[in-house]
Amino acid sequence: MNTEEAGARTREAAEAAILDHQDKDDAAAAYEAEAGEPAVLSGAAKRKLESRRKLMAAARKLFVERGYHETRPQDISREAGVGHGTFYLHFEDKLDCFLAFTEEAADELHVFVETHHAVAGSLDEGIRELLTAIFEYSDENPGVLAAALTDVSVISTGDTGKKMPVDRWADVWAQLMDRWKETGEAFAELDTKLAGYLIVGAIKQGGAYGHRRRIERPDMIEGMARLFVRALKK
Amino acid sequence: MNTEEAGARTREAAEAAILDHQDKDDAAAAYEAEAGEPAVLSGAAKRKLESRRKLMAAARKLFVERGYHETRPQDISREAGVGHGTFYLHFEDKLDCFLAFTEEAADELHVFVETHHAVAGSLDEGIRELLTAIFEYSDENPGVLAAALTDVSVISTGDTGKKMPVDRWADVWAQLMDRWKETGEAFAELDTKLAGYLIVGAIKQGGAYGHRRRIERPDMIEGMARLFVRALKK
Amino acid sequence: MNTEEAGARTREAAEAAILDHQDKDDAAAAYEAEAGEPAVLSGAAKRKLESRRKLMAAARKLFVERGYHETRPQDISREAGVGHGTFYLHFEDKLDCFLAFTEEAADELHVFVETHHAVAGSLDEGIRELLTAIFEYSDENPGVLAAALTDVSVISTGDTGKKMPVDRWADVWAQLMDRWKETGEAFAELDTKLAGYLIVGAIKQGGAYGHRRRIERPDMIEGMARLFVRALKK
Amino acid sequence: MNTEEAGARTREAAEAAILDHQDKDDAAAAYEAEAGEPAVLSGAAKRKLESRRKLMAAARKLFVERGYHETRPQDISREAGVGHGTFYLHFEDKLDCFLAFTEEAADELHVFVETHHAVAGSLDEGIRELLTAIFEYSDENPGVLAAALTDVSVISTGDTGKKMPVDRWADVWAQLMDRWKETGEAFAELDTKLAGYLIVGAIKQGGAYGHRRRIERPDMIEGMARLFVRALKK
DNA sequence: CATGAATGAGACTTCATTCAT
DNA sequence: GATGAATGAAGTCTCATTCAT
Repeated sequence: MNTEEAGARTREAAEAAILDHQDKDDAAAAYEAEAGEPAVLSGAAKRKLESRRKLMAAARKLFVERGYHETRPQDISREAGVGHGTFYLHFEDKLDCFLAFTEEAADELHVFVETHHAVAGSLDEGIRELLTAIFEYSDENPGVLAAALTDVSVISTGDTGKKMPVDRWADVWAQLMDRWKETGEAFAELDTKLAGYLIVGAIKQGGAYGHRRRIERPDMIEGMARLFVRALKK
Repeated sequence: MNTEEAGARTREAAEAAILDHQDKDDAAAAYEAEAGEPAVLSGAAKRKLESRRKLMAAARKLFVERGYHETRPQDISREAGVGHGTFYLHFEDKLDCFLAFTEEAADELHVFVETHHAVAGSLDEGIRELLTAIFEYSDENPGVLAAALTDVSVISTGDTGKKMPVDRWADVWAQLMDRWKETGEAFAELDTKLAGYLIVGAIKQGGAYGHRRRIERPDMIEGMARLFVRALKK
Repeated sequence: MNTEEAGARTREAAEAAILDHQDKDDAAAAYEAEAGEPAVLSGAAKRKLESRRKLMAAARKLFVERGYHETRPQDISREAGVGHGTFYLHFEDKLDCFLAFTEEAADELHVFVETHHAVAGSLDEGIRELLTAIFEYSDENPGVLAAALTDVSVISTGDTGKKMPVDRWADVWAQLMDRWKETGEAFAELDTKLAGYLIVGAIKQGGAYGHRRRIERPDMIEGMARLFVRALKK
Repeated sequence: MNTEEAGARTREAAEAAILDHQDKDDAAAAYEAEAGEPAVLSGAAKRKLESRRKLMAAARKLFVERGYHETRPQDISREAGVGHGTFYLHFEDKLDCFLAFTEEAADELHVFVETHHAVAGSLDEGIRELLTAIFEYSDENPGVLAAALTDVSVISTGDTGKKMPVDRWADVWAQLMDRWKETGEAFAELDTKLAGYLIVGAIKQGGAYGHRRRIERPDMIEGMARLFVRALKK
C-alpha cells in the first residue's frame, strides 16, 4: 500500500465517518461504501443523514464556542434546527455526541495532514510540514483542535474505552519518528511512543499559549519546529 | 535578586498560601504576616483556620479522586467533617475552592522543587533534577499534579483572570532556561517563554501516558530528560 | 340458553377477538362474520391480519415479561418485526393495545375453561375443575393471567368504560354459583355477585403468593378448593 | 408480652414511622425514642420533621386521588408547600416516597385494628370485628387502602425487597387464624399462610367492587364475614 | 398499508448556593 | 463562626404519538 492509496482510503473513511455513526444501523452508508459511489438513498435514510449532518455541525460549533459543560443537548438540537428528541436518535447521550465530534475532528485533521503530504520527506521538512498542516487546519477551523483535544477525564470519570484524538495524534507522530529512526535521521535511543505524547502535549499547550498571546503562526511553527528538530535529530 | 532570596520569599509565600486564602478577610493571617511570626491566635480564629485546613484537605482528596465536576461542595464539607454552610464561609464558590487547591498544589511543588535544590546546576543536571523532583512529588502526592493542571477553560468559560499552575510552572522553566542561556549552556535563539509552555505540556501529557502505561519512574525521567536536554543544549 | 350454545357463541367470539379489534375498520373480519366462514381475503387484508397477529403476540410477550409501564409501543413493534407506525394502524394507543391483550387472554381462558368441561358438575367437582383449568392455563401461559388481571386503575385514572377480565371472570363464577344455588348445593343466602369478586380476588392474590413461594400446583388447588367449597356449600 | 403492650409499642412505632424516615439520619427521632418522651428538638430538626410531615400528607393525598403514575414529585412538593429539592431531601426517589406512604397506611391500619380490640375474641366475632375495623378505617381514610395495596410490581419491575402492606396484612390474618386453630375454632387442615393471602385478595377485590357499586358498609361486612366464617370454622 | 425519523412536552433528579437558627 | 435544611433553576433523557415518504 502506498501513501496515495492510504490517503485516498483514509479520506473516504473520514468523510464517511462525518456522516455515519460508528458502525451502527446505517445500512445506507454501508451500501454506499460497498458500491463505491453515493448510490440512491431512501427518503427516510436521506432525512436521517441530513439530521445527523446538522446535529454534528451544531455540536461542533457549540463545543468549540462554549466547551463541553456549557453546551446542553437541547442547545445543540435548537442550533441544528431539529427537535430535542432527535438528538437522542443519533447519539446515545451527550458524551457520545462529544466523542463523535472529537473523532470527526481527528479524522479531518488526519485527512488534512495526509493531503498536505506532510508525512513524506526528511525529518526537518517533515516536522515543519506537519506543524504547518496542523496550524493551517487550526486556522481554517479555529478552536476545533483545542476543543477536540479536551481531556475526557475532565468530562467523565469512567473510562470511555475509546481511542481519543490525543492518542491518534500521538500515534501519527510515533510512526513518523519510527520512519526517521529507520532512515537514520533520528537518534537511535529515541522512545517514539513516549515522544509522540510529549510532542502532542507540547503542541497542545504551546498552541493555547500562542493563541492567548496572539503569536504569529510562522513564529509558532518556527519556534516549535526548532525545538522538535533539535530534540529528535541524530 | 539572587536565588537565595527568591527561594526564601517564595517559600514563605507558599507556606502562607497553604493555609490562607489570597487577600480575603483572614484576620489571623494578616496579623501573622504583620507580626512576622505565628503569634497567638484567638479561639475563633483558630477554629476558622482549623476548618479551612480540613476543607482544603478534603477538597484535595476529592478533586484528585473524582475530578472537579464529580465533586460537590457538600461532599467536600462532609469529607471535612464540617457543616455544608461552612464551605461558603471559606470559599466564594466551588471554583474558588478549586483554584485554592490548585494554588496550594503549585506552591507545594514549588517548595518541593526548591528544597530539592533542583534549580541549581548545569543544564543537564538541572533538567534531571527538576524532573526527579516533579516525579517524586507526584509519587508522594499521587494524582495531585494531574488534577491541579486541569485546564480551567474546561471548567468555566469565563476567564478567571488568575495565574494558573500551568503558567507558574512554565515560568519556572522559562527562568531556568534564561539562566542557561546566560551561562551559554542553552542555544542562543531559544524562546524560553514558549519553550516553558511546551515543556509543561509535554510533561503533563507524558505523565498521563506514563501513568496509564505504568512506566517506571526512572524510565520516564530518562526518556523525558534526554529529549529536553537535546532540544535545549547548545 | 343452554351451555352448549353459550359455549359455541363464546368460543366464536373469542376466536374472532384474537384477530380482530372490536368494532373497528376491519373489513375482512366483517366480511367473514357476514359470510359465516373464513372466505378468501384480499392481499392487503391478509397482510393487515398478519401484522395484527404479530403485534398481539409481541404485546403479550412484553406486557407479561415487563409489565405495562415498562413496555413501549416501539418495543412491541420491534418485537413484532413491523414498523413503529404500524402499531398505530392497529391500536388507537398503548392502552387500547393493552386492553386488546387483556381481552384476548380472558377469551382464551374462557375457551380453556369451557373446553375442559369445568362448568358441568357438582359444586365440589366444579370448583376443583375450574381451579384446575385456571392453573393449567397458567402453566401453559405463564404470567399471562397476572398481567391481564392488572388493575387498570393503576394504569389510567380515567375510566375506560370497558369490562375488564376481572369482571368477566367474576361473572363466570357468579353464574356457576347461581346454578349451585338453584340445585341447592350452595347455601341459600349466598350473594353470588359479591362472592364472584371475592373469589377472583383470592385467586389473584393467592396465585401471586403461590408463584413467589413456588408452591406446587396440586397443593395450591387443594388449598384453595377446600376453602371455597367450605365457604359455599350448604 | 401481652396484647396491650404490643399495641402500645406498635402504636409508638407507627407514630414514629409517620414522621421518621426509616432508620436513616434522624438523630432527633432516635433520641426521642430512647428518652421515651418528645424531648426538645433542635430548630433544624423541627423544621425537617415539619417538612416531612407536610410531604407525607401531600403524597398521601395525591397518591390516593390520582394514583402513582399520575403523581409527580413536583406535584407533591407543591401540594406540601415546599421546594422541589426538599422532596429529595426526604425520599430517595418517587418510589421510596410511595413506599413510605404505603408503610404509613399499613401502620395506621395496624394501630386502628389493635385499638379496636379486633384481635381478641372468637372466630365469629374476630372476623366481624376485623372487617369492621378495616371498613371504618376505610371510611375515615377513603381510598387510602386501595392506593396502599397497589401492586408494586405494576409500578416497578425490579423487586423492592420491602415487605408490602399486602404481606403485613396477610400476616395479621394468618396469626389470627393460627390462634383459632389452637383454640379449635378453625378447622384443622387450614393452611393459614395461604388463607391469609386469599382473604386479603378477597377483601381488596371485594372492597373495590363494593365501592364501585356503592354497597352499604354493613352489607359488605356481612357478606364477607359470612363467607370467611364458613370457610374457616370447624 | 407500511415505515421509521422526527417530535417536544414533560418526567425525574441534581446541586450550587442561601439563610434562619 | 457554624450549621444543615431548604431551594428551584437547570440538566439529562424518555417515550407516546405523528406524519412525510
